[in-house]
Amino acid sequence: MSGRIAPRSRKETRAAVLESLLRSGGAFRPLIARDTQLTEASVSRILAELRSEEIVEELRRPAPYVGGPTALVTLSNDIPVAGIELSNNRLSFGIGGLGGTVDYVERLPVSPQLRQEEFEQLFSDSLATMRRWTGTRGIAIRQAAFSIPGYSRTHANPIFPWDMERLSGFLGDALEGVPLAITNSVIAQAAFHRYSNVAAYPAEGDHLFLFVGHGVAGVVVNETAPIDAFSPFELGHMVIERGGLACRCGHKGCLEAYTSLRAISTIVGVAESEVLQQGDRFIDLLDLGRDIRERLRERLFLLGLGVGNALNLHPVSSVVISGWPSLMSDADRAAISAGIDESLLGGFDAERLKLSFIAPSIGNDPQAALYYAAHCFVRAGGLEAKAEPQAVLGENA
Amino acid sequence: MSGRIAPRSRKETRAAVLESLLRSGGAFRPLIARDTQLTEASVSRILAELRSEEIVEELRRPAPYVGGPTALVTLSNDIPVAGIELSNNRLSFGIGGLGGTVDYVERLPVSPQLRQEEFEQLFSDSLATMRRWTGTRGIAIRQAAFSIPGYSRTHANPIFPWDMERLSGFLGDALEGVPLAITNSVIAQAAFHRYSNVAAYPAEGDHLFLFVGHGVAGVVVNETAPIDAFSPFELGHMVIERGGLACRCGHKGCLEAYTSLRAISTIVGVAESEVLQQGDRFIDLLDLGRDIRERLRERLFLLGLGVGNALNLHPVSSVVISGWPSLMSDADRAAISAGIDESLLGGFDAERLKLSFIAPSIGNDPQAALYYAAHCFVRAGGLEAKAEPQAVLGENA
DNA sequence: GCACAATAATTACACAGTGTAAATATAATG
DNA sequence: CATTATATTTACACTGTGTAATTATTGTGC
Repeated sequence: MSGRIAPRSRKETRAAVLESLLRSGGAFRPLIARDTQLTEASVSRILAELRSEEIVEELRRPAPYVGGPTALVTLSNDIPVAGIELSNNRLSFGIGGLGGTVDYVERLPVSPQLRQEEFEQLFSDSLATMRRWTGTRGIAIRQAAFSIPGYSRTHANPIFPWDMERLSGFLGDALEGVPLAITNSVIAQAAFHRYSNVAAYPAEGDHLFLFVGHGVAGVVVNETAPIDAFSPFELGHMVIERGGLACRCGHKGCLEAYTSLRAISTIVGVAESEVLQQGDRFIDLLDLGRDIRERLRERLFLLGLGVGNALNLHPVSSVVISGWPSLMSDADRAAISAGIDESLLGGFDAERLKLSFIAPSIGNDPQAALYYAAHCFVRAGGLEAKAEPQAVLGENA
Repeated sequence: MSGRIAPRSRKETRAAVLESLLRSGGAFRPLIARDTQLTEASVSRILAELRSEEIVEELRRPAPYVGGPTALVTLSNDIPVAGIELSNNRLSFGIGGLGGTVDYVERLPVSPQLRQEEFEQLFSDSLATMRRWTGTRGIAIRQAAFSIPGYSRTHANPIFPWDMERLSGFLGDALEGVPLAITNSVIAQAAFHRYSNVAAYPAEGDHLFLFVGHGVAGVVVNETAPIDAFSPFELGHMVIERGGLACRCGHKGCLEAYTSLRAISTIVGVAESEVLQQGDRFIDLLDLGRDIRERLRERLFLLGLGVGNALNLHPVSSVVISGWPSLMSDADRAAISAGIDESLLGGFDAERLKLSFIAPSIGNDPQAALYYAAHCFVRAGGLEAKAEPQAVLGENA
């Protein structure tokens, strides 16, 4: 937490406390108070409230030192949230608790060109299966989140030619009152990596998070802003070479045409679908010849060129890259810095720009969406997403 | 105002009311209440307070309709603020009131390669002159603002190789306690154009503001964020042509190398300094041959290419361009759209992207900085920028 | 095993800032 | 000049916070 100022509504204060707990995964009160910039008195009040609503739990722990705190506060794991992810090769459903447990998963293969009607059919079927599962257990989902590559609240996405109004309408009907958040996959990814295990994340402060996979997506992780305000962007469709390789978007010379998993798979001679099946470590399995390695480095250089340009437009001092480049050796990755050096104003300087890599989490979908759902629940202060004034009117109109 | 939520500190509430007044240039109470999302009761209280402090004034006006409002609320014009602008060809000082009046101006020619020591000398001299002026009139500046091209709080600027710590230190000393805000020129420009005359501005909602002059700078105007949180960026140093024209930054193929005033001046055969002297309408004065026109269009196309890429990274649906391209004919400007069409994901579509032009305001410096100073005064709720807790300590340490 | 030390956690109370609603003011209209 | 319609102020209640006093908890040393 940070960037907030004292007077807040109860909902916001609850959200601040819950958010702190979600990020830390459990903490003692003095820590919560510091993190949320509240007094212990306020924390005490809020926690009493949250405990009575069974949103948080307190585990008795021996004090770690004389007079130390005695109860470890954690989020209840009995609040079920649902995460749904659509990627270019599958649709996955999951149910879990706020603590990060995953209790139910279903995954369906889909084609990258999935039509909206097909999707709706698939979704309805899976949802029915999921309902059966929750039904027998008497579980009521408190918050759902759906992540889509390239999703944007404000912009239509030419790469994902679905009717977004129809989509929200459909989902709203399908989920029957369960609060739903739709977000861009790269936001969910970034939030999951950044906050689900704070200690393991290589960056702090505002930075760029990039995911290089089927596409090349980026997001500005603004530490003081709420996650749903992060700005996602399509780095993959930055034109880095006028008149260059043809891209699926119709343009020529897009970064994606050079550095997407698909573009790479033609170089290494493995189909993209196979790469996805092999998961995280596919590059280790390959015996890359000198030639192939060289070509991959060229592509990494171009990625760097794009990243440098992105940094000219989003000036931050740290970049975290996830995706296939994270699987390459340091020597290979040096090509990225070289590319940045050619485009970033002032050149690449390890003193001023921290470049980190984290393993792409292929195969653990829909963990990110699940995390995002937990985040949304928590952001609303754990209060049922009461219909906004307008929405109330809307229901009758 | 917008994007805020109900409970606020007094300072914030004052800021909201004052900001509303600064933007509207004066309003009746019911309007203020709507704009700030406060009740009339709260507005009444705040205004009573501000009136007693002589920050706002109420002009008796006949009610415009039965039972209509009777007093027009405006910001006092007796609150002196100072604006200082550094551009590539001059340093200008100004003093004015919150209402937009300019009471004092001094402008000094400087070279684009001004060294920091020279600057300090010039600044001290001008400040002394200004002090004499305020001294004889018994005027005490309440807020000062200084705008610099390429300034960034977080990043050193390789184009502007000054020591920023030394700069703030120097300015702090020089201004002796007058609260000072330093900002990027493009932010001051954008804020000035956007809010000093709301009705005349061609865009609403979040958008990109670009200034094409000595450099090519951009800023994301986020309507819900405070102005000082706008994100400025150096569009000019996006590499749009690998191995292209050499740029002053040391790279090749930067947008600036093709579209800056300097790049253009070599095409039209007029020195940049002359262009600046001729002011806003320099292009009208030239008899552009077919050839020159064609070359300018090529440059506008490249500008469009860069803008499209910028939009891929900052997805907004409106762009406002100020600078020499604003002086070109519609037919010429079409080249910009053509460029955008080649890089923006999904192509250029007038339905989805609004492209507007506003006349560059050459020669009325330091109006923008002056406006920014007024904005800073207002943002602090018209309260003396009390030293923050840390700063207080700092003074004794 | 017990008093003590040291910090945690709760609670009573005061204060800031808001909205609601009642009271009062203002000016055009007939 | 009363009426009308809306603006403006004021009294009061309510929310949420911080301060400071109070109570709880547990390791340490005797």
